[in-house]
Amino acid sequence: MALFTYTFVNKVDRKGRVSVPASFRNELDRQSFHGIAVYPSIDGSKSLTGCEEDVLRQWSDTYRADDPFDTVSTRKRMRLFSAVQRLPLDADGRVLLPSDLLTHAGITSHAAFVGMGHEFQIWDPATYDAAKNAEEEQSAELAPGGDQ
Amino acid sequence: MALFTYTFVNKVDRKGRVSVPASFRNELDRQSFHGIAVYPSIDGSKSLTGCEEDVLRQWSDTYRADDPFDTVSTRKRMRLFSAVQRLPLDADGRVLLPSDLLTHAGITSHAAFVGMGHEFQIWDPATYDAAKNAEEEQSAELAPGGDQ
DNA sequence: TGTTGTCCCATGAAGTACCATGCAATCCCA
DNA sequence: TGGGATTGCATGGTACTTCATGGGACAACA
Repeated sequence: MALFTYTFVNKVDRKGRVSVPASFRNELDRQSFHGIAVYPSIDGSKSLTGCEEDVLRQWSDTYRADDPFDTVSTRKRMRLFSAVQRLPLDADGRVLLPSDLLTHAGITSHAAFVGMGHEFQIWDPATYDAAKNAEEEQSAELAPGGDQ
Repeated sequence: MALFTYTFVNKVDRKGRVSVPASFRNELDRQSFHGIAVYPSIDGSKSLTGCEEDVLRQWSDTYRADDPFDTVSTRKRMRLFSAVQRLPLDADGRVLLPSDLLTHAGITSHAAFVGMGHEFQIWDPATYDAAKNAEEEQSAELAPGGDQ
């Protein structure tokens, strides 16, 4: 199973192409589909989430066991799968990010690939920094005397 | 499971390369990936923490079972994996420390590898000495009559 | 025929592999 | 037990490969 770590910022060129970080690509080549699956992050952030196709298959299998009358499960599946795009890698390890995804994440000139374990996220670098800072402040508030 | 002990100070060369102490490397050879995983220490100190890659994989496997709609799990994964860099060892047992990690720890010419049991830390030697002294003073306060 | 996406090649920079040196600890044999 | 030989390790440099990035050619499509 792929393991994505670290954060890489790559440039988006005039055509909308971005290099997927080499270390991410190395994690991908074990699978059959030569590319990544990308969709707007479900946590509501202005970011995209990417993963191997296999991860989606696994989730799909999990949901299959659910009661067909379970409306929550149905809505989750719609939310999760309806916007997933499979992006093939070109010979140089780049993907072409479709404009709707670029717009969703507010990505223009650069894209930050953020390792999240079995999946990764793609952010506009400035948006990412802001989100990270907000997150840290929140953590600090939760543990005001926090020595550990 | 690896056991890292003792403290070694090695030189960082012009390219940012450092020899991982031989005794640490011996602890690593049992695992599949020939390298180490390094990230800014979570305790907030100006240091890096290193461990075996297998530890990361275990964490990742644990999180993979979580519901993709679980935002707490997602935030934890970002916090944990986004800053972890996996560094392969070269044939001579060295790693190339990325510049952002060097900056975080204030490492310039030398790096102190500090054994911490199942993981280790990497410090700038001067910063480490200062932190250790401060720590000892604090310990003395905590245990005024302290023989242990 | 213009537009959009795919493929292929060129380039500079960064990362990696490989080889050489010198020091220090260890081993071995007399 | 002493001294030479050998090995392991940290360190330095160089050559080669990989990677990110840019641009142009070609095909598909409207």
